[in-house]
Amino acid sequence: MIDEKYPPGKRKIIKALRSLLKDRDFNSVTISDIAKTAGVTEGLIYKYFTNKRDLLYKVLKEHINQFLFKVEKDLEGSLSSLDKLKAIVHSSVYSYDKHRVFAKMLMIEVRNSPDYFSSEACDLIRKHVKNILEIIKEGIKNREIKDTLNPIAMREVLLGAIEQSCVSKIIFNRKIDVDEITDDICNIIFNGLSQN
Amino acid sequence: MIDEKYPPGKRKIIKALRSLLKDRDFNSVTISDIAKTAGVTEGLIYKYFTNKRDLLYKVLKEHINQFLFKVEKDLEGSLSSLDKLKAIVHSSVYSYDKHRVFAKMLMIEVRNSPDYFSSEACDLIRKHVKNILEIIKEGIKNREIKDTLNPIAMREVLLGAIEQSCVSKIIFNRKIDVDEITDDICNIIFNGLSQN
Amino acid sequence: MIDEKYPPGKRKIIKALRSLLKDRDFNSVTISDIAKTAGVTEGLIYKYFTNKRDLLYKVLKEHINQFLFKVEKDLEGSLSSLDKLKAIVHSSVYSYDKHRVFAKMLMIEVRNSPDYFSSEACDLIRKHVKNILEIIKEGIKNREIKDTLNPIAMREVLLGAIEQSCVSKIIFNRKIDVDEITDDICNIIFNGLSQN
Amino acid sequence: MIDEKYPPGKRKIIKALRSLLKDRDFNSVTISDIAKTAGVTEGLIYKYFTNKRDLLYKVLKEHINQFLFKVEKDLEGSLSSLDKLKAIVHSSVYSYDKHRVFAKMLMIEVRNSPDYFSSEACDLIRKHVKNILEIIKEGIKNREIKDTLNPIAMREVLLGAIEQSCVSKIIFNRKIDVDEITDDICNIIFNGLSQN
DNA sequence: GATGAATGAGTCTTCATTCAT
DNA sequence: AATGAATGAAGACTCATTCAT
Repeated sequence: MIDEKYPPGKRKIIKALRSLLKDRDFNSVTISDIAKTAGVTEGLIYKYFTNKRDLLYKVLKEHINQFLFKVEKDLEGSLSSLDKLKAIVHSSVYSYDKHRVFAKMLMIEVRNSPDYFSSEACDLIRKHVKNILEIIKEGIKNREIKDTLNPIAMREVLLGAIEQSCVSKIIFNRKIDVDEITDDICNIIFNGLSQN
Repeated sequence: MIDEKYPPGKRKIIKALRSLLKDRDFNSVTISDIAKTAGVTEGLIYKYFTNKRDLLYKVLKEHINQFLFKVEKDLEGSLSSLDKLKAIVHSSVYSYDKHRVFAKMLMIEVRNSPDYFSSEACDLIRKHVKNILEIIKEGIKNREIKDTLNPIAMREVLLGAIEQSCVSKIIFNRKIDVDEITDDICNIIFNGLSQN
Repeated sequence: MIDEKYPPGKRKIIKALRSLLKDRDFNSVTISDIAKTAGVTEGLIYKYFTNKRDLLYKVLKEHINQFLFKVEKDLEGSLSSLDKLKAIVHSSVYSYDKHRVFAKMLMIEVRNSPDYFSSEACDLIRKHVKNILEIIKEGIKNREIKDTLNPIAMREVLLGAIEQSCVSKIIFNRKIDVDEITDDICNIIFNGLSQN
Repeated sequence: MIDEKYPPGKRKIIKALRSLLKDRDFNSVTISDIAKTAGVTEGLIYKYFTNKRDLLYKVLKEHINQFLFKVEKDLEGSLSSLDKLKAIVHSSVYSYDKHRVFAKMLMIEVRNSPDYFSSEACDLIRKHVKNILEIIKEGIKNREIKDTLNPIAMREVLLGAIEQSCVSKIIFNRKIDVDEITDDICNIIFNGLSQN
């Protein structure tokens, strides 16, 4: 999971941050905590990362990379556009559930700090989000998706639904039923909640 | 807007915090900043508020109260359930747009801190959210809304859509077209995006 | 000596820094040292001074002010220009000897840091130096001083002589014979060392 | 300029420090900076130099050696004592101007640190300064220079004048007119500034 | 001759908060 | 109702230096 060519110290640091974020939010984790947990000196952290946030974003980036890799694989095969969207919802919810540490980071930690938006982690997310838009547009071409709706708005609704369905479960450490949530979200958004 | 029976010092403090939050996030605003902006001493802040977060939540609560009051009014009259939901979407987006400081607080600041969830501000939000659920259930009874879908999931999709449609505009200070966003969200969620 | 309207904490801090600089150079003195010596907390230092160097320059400025005040008094009365210059040499050497802490600051600590040159302390020194130039020009008008020499160069020689005559004594804590040094400097610079 | 029998790494380190000191003071230059600029690892610096200051003094010593070698050559030939002094002034000012990095070191960096005074670089300077005193004494014997003045004081005035005439130009990177400064200094010190 | 991983001690600075007046 | 002096504890970051390979 952690790049194997990294020197042991660097690996330990990354692992330590991940582990600490399981129970605490990033701000409350100190460099000293990370160093102690990793079993290295504080100085070493600054050898490998330019500052505390840089460490966060690097860790985040690695995770997102793996997530996107998985999404890509899930989208292989000749799925319909709606199936693709559903696959993305499923992957996202699954990933939020399985990697709650990262879910917390992405949904909570990161929004606060302007520098996130110029990080590589954010770049990856943007790419992902752009990709979703492409799938929607493709679906419109296919006539799977209505051409009377704003594609960007559709994407926002989808992403918002995913996040909102998970966020409180993440915050309060409650169970997430991935399949159920996926079905619910897609049923609602694909078919609408209006009785006719 | 600020309770008029408050002593001048208290009023100045509340006004100062609001003003500071326009450009900066809560954590980066210091008590000293607030005092300076308000033109009072730091000590006075602790006369009126038990601590920094308390000040934030009190300010927040006042705002939410006003928001809920407005929503309540918008829901008066015999609207259909879907119209009520649409009214809520509209009020929410309108409020996020008009009171960006508070939008930022609710969407960004607040999630970080566990003590928010036991604040009066949060209680109000919970009441609001519960209310939305009631409207959905009522719509199901009415046969306006499908009874095959999970009402809670519907609410999450709705709330997520609202938030996601506004959050980046709030963060990057971009224009929000309230009517357009409201229509887009409701069209999508009420009728679904599937061409079917 | 320290402004009496200052709050006790501020006074203690200033006194502490002065005392510490007797034996150690500014860089080796830590904020923690100053706080301990002053019997206050480190935080208080930052209430009164924006940073460590600011404290240094403020302390320095106060001293220079007093020095200039004394020089001004020494120059009162209708002295010849050369007598005025000699008075300045004497005052300077006397001050370096008596206030070795400040001598060290001015001759050693301060040159290193660019921000000194935009400090009020430096402004005062500049005023003083400008004043010396005026005296020289006045002497030229009087026919006390040759008009064939560059006034600025004369000032540099004078100032350099003073400093060079004291610096090693300050660094190595050796005795300074104020009158002898004053006489030597003035004899040499006023009359030249050339046997005609 | 750098000893050619040095291994390439050592040469690169020395060159790097010299280059870095052009714009920054020694304290602000880190070992890491030097290593990066030199294109070597930090460890290598400690192969060749026992510590950071040792590196500085070694670099300095080399330079002083070259300076003294040049001075020695300038003093060859049967000059009068005053001519010799003037030659030294000229060489010094010329050297300060041409090698501003070293000028900065000698006038600014070095005074701060007690260990300089036990360095070989300092030994060389002392030898030079002693030599100036010899020339003055010789001049007194010759009847070129007054025997009523303190020879050490004369030396201090001379050295102080040189330094003071250059220091601000070095700090603020301003032009130095070597010949003019030399003439000014010598005119003033040799003949005095007093009219009559 | 040179690398690169790691150390460890230190330092400035920040800030919410208290309390006597 | 408000001031202003002072606290105290924590936290990010820096950097010269070492050493096995």
